[in-house]
Amino acid sequence: MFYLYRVKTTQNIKIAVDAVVFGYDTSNGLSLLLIRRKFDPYQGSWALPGGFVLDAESLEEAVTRELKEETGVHINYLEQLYTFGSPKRDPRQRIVSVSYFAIVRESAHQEPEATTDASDAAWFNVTELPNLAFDHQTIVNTAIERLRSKVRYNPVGFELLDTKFPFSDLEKLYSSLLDRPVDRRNFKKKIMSLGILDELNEKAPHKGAGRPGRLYRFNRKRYDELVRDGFHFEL
Amino acid sequence: MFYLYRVKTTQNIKIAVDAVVFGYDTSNGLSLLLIRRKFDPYQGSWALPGGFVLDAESLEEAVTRELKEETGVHINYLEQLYTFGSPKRDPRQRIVSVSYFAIVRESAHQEPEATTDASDAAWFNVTELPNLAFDHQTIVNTAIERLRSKVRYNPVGFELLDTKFPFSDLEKLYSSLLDRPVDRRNFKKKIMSLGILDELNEKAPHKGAGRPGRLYRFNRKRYDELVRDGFHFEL
DNA sequence: TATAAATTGTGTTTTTATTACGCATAATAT
DNA sequence: ATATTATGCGTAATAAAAACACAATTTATA
Repeated sequence: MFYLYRVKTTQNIKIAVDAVVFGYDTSNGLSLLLIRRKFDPYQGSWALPGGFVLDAESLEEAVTRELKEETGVHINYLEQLYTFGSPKRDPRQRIVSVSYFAIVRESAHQEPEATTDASDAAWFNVTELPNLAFDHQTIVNTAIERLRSKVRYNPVGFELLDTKFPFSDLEKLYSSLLDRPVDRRNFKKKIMSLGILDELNEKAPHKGAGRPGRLYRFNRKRYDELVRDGFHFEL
Repeated sequence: MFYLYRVKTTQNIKIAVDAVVFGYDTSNGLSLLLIRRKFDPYQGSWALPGGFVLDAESLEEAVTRELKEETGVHINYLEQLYTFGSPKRDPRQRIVSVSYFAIVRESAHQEPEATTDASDAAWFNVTELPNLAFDHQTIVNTAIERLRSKVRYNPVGFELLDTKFPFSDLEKLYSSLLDRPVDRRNFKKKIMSLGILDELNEKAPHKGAGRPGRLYRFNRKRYDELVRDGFHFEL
């Protein structure tokens, strides 16, 4: 391919992408998908999945490609998080990393495959993370903060749950992410008043004792319509 | 300098930074600092100030350096906005741009200097922007959206005003950014109840008719203390 | 198979926050 | 002087959030 003009810089910086992939289940809480590094530096350490951006692909394409190559998981949510570019964040050379925030739904929370690029990939509870390579702990902290603040005004929380869920699961999710007790009755009143959940004529499969709850589903179409008309919520 | 390990990629991507610099004054509203491009591509077009990142500087250092070189203005607020990386956003070659969001306070809203890097630099009202080079209009839109949503829960709005301001200026700022009428009395009650403004024993200099208002000042120290204790607000 | 334990479903009252609105005060403009 | 413009302060009506109690449905177990 030909370019009309030359870019006049002798810059020696590489650009990479990294993904903070969240999973969630009601009993174990929030978890994170990590890979074990096969090569130096930080060989054997756990790290975020990611890698270098190819010349012809977009940043989003780079993240999804790397995730597929390194972990094989299917993500259902992706957004850009922050770009980390301190000159010394990689010991090899200057690497600027565009980090992404991703979610794998509870039902799709299958075991990750180990592939050629990473010697191992596994889920870790966010409260029990191992030491991470590079500045990846900082990236993870930024992502957790983003998730915690974003669920308060955006339905991103529904991406963590199965498409059909009993109300108590939603309540536990918010109680855990907001890190405060949630009154079941007031919470349900508030959420239902938003008009973005469909009440299904199905009951949750029994798990242990107690009355099984009715199932609900997030109605994204309805949500998007409301947003177009200026709707927004705060929890 | 020596590196222990080689980075195995033949990536041909350059990394740049761009800044969306906001100014504001009560009579003219929100304005934006643009530069006129001296070289192709888009020679003569207006564009965001910015440029390539040097190997040894951080991204923030790159932005402030470029702003100084190209416009000479002194900014009092800077935060990362978003990273734009579509393969075709620059006709010369692949360039990933980390964009920043910056503010120049009303009092420091001096005329920008034209310098060597840019043939011209000027303030434009956000409602009367010229055609912009590259994907800079998209970046500007993202920044305006960020500003509009952020003033609702963050004191970033005070960065736009002079350090001492009459309450009516704050009211006009919010009314303009939130794009809705604001009841003077309720707005003042709400803001004062937050406890983050100091009421000064000074009156605003007279501008035209009407009773001059008392001056107020944002107390950042107090705000930071409150935030440490879990404080947050919504307007 | 009766009873305890666990969990969901629904409603009312109290408290707090928001919105709507009126009138006096202090300055400039004519 | 008097009209005009803008600030300062307060109260009533309305809406939202928080606090709180008991019935219904299921599994566990005595």
